[in-house]
Amino acid sequence: METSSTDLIVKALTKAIVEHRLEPGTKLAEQKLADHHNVSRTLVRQALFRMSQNRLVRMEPARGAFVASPSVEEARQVFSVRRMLECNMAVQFARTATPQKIKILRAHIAKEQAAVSQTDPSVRTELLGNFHVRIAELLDNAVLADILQDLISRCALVTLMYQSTQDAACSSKEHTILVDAMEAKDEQRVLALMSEHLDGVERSLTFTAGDW
Amino acid sequence: METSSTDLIVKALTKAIVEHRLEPGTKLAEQKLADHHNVSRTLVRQALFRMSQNRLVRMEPARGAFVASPSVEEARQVFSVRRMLECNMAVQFARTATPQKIKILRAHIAKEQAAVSQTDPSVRTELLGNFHVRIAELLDNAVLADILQDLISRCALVTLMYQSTQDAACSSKEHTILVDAMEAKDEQRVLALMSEHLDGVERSLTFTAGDW
DNA sequence: GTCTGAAAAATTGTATACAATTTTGTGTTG
DNA sequence: CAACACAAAATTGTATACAATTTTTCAGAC
Repeated sequence: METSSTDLIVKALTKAIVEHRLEPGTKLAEQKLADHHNVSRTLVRQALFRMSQNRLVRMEPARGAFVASPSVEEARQVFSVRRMLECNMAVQFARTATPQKIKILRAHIAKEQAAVSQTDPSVRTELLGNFHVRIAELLDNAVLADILQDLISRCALVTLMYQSTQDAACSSKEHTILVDAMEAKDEQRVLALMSEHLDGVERSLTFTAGDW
Repeated sequence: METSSTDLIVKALTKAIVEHRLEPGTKLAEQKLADHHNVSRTLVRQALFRMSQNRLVRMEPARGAFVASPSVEEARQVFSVRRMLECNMAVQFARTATPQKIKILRAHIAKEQAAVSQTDPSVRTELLGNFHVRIAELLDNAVLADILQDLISRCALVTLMYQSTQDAACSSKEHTILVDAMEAKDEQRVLALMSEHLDGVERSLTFTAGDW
């Protein structure tokens, strides 16, 4: 996997945004970033353009780039799409999963559980999101995995703002139950669980969103 | 709606690719495009990077940009995702659609029918795709609409290569039947029809794909 | 004190220049 | 004549320069 200079900046910025070191609305001045990364503005601009496409960054003409601050309505839409994709995905996975693939998911959940107990919220959020992407990959659907990764990143800063440690633990437990149902190939239950799971994650957001 | 210089290039290139004036695999030399559009390479590069993100263009490090040539496997994945999204979307729409929204869809189909009889395949393909995006917009889900637009564009060049006029006419008729079922709020039938519809479009592709 | 407006500074948008890499063409050799 | 080597040309990657726009600053009026 080749990682260009631009990719490095994208990754660093994404990490900073998702870890909430850069708050929503923060101005992302090009020269400042360029100096910080020891590259020219050219590469920084490329990175910012890329990030504006998957909506982690918002660009205003002639005014520059800002860390995106997705509205509650946008978050709702994102979750709506995730529900559409992931409910189907989960059922498909339950239908076709081999024991080995189940094992891979369980291994992932083990990592989650370890991270949940620790306090670093960025690692936690990343792992919780990756669980969903992993399922798509195990379905051999890279297109789905890409889209899902985008959707999840896109709301990562929101979930990070609002998701407490308690919610995270709960979320990971739900992952376990879900995989149990998948292993049992209980499709109905898988569907219900995934739907509830996403409802839960979304509710934990919109509940506190009134503060905005 | 502000359209920057870069946007214009993206649009022009997208159109050219989707209309199949640029065949898959074609090298997209930066200076050539810059001269043609009377801008500097800077803007062309921005456009190419943007298009490589939604996979209409493939970029190889130090070797340049090429019109993407999606594999049959990739097309299959794209259709898989479309099915997940659109089956849900159609049912949701049927459940919530007002008579006015139904009317808008019917107006769109009327345009399709007019275009189908003409021979220009690019207009035809665009309209047939837009029907699906339109439904997402009428559901007030911009996120879904964006993703769908990407997915549809992404395979537009494939559908264009393989979709005959006959298929297009058939596709538009299926749109009509689908809206009928939506208006009747027959959710089960909507689900079945959308699923079949997408199956049909996909089958018309993979059927002839063996030629590759 | 603060409101206004113009000059100055800073920042973005675009073009160009230069470096690094790849592609092409040519001549040599077996 | 094919294969290789190497120089020349072309192309991409990055940095810098300049133009256009926005933001800031600050003097002056009220």
